[in-house]
Amino acid sequence: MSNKYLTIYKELANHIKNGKYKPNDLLPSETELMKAYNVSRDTIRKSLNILTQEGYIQKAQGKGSFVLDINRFSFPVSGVVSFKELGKRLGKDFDTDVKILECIEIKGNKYAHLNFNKNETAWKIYRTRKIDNENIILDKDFILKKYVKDLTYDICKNSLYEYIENKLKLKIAYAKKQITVEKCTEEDKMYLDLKDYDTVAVVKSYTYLEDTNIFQYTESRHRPDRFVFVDFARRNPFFDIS
Amino acid sequence: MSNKYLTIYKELANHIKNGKYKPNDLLPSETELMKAYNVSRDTIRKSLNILTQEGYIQKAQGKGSFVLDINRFSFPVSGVVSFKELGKRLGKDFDTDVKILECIEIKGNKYAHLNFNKNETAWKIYRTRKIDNENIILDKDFILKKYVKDLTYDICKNSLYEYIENKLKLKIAYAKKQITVEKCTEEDKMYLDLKDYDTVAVVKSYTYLEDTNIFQYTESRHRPDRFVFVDFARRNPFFDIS
DNA sequence: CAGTGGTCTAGACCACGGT
DNA sequence: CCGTGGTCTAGACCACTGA
Repeated sequence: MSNKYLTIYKELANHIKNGKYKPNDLLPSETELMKAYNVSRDTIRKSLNILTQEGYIQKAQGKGSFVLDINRFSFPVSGVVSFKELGKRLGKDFDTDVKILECIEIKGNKYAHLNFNKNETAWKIYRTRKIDNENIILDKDFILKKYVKDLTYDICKNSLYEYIENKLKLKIAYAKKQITVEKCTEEDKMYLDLKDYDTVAVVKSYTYLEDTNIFQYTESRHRPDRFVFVDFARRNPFFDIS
Repeated sequence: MSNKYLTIYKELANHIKNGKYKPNDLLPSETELMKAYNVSRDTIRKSLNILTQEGYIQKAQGKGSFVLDINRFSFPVSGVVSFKELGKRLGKDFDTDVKILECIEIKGNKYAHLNFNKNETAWKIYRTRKIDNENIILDKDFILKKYVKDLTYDICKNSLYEYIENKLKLKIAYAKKQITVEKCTEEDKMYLDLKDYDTVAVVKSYTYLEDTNIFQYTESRHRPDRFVFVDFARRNPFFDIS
């Protein structure tokens, strides 16, 4: 990636992460950054917009760009993030076990909740995630076979997302997610160390490619006491219409 | 608001909501929109960027901007949203009861989790939310008194956010949220109709003003079976740094 | 008042898709 | 090839802040 604004964004973000710019510091002004990087103001503003959106800074007209305290509590595990990335960010070690890896045919109503079209073939993948020697997450993935021809235990055990994005070069654009709490099922009891919990936290997520076609359905079932979902959100009252 | 790009964004968003542009339709090209609205391309691109970010469209280089199916399941209740807005969007009627409205002093460790500074005074507000005649949500709000001098039962019963933003003109910038599942407390049992559930879904949210000062802490405790959190997220691998 | 960010413009060149 | 969106530039004017 040789984008100027992404390069600048990354550099500034790293400076904030590394403490070169500390919380409540002012970033150099847009004019100063223009000169420092020898680019136009618009390019700087693009970089700053991403920093704003990602929760690194807060701008104030007439004042400047303030650095926010990004570590108040463990930061954005938000967005579409793979399990491996998530583990890396939390600095914890997870162990993945592949329990099921098979192909299914989408017909009848059994798989209606996947939002896939009928008569498609899909991979069905069940994986458990172990922390501190307890199975606390059950991930049920369904991926359309037409996008991912080959799949192995090894790929599933490591990072599916890395394989899909780096090897297959598929471009994931967006995801719709839904978080609920459900009574645990026989499956949950079979695969997870649930202690005495009778509910699980469930994250259902529909993943779409850049061509707007659905590509994957994931259901991530967590033992309640180890479940955390963190989010950074900006308020844009003007985006709410009527 | 007389911003051109916001006006255009809202108009396009409404067209999509009202079905003038349907899922999988192509929006007019940027050049066409420029002419139609008699503005520069940058202005159009700002509008389209918001549409993209909010999940209305998906752009494709060389092709155009495709309209996404925004109603696949009830849409973004994401971001910083007040309970009243939320009810409006879900098209349900909620009843709010104000249970506690008092001032507290922040000292010692009792309120450390609020992230407020010591020796501040804050409003403590407990409200329950009733749907279908059952109390299913307990909202515990803590708001710094220095920002909100006066508060009445009526304001709390209607919309706190509306009062704060429209009347007091306080500008809310962003929030950090955290979703967990917790064992229910005596308070939960006292205020909620929990049936036989022994856990609650908890949304903790720290709200900040444009001056980057914390302003409010909210803890929203939901009976598990009625809890849903919906999110639309774009994947930006390039934003994830090292 | 000077300096900051917020909006808007006009024009350039590139990368990509479909013909 | 042309039309699409993606990046970048240079310059203008405004609104807000703080001295």
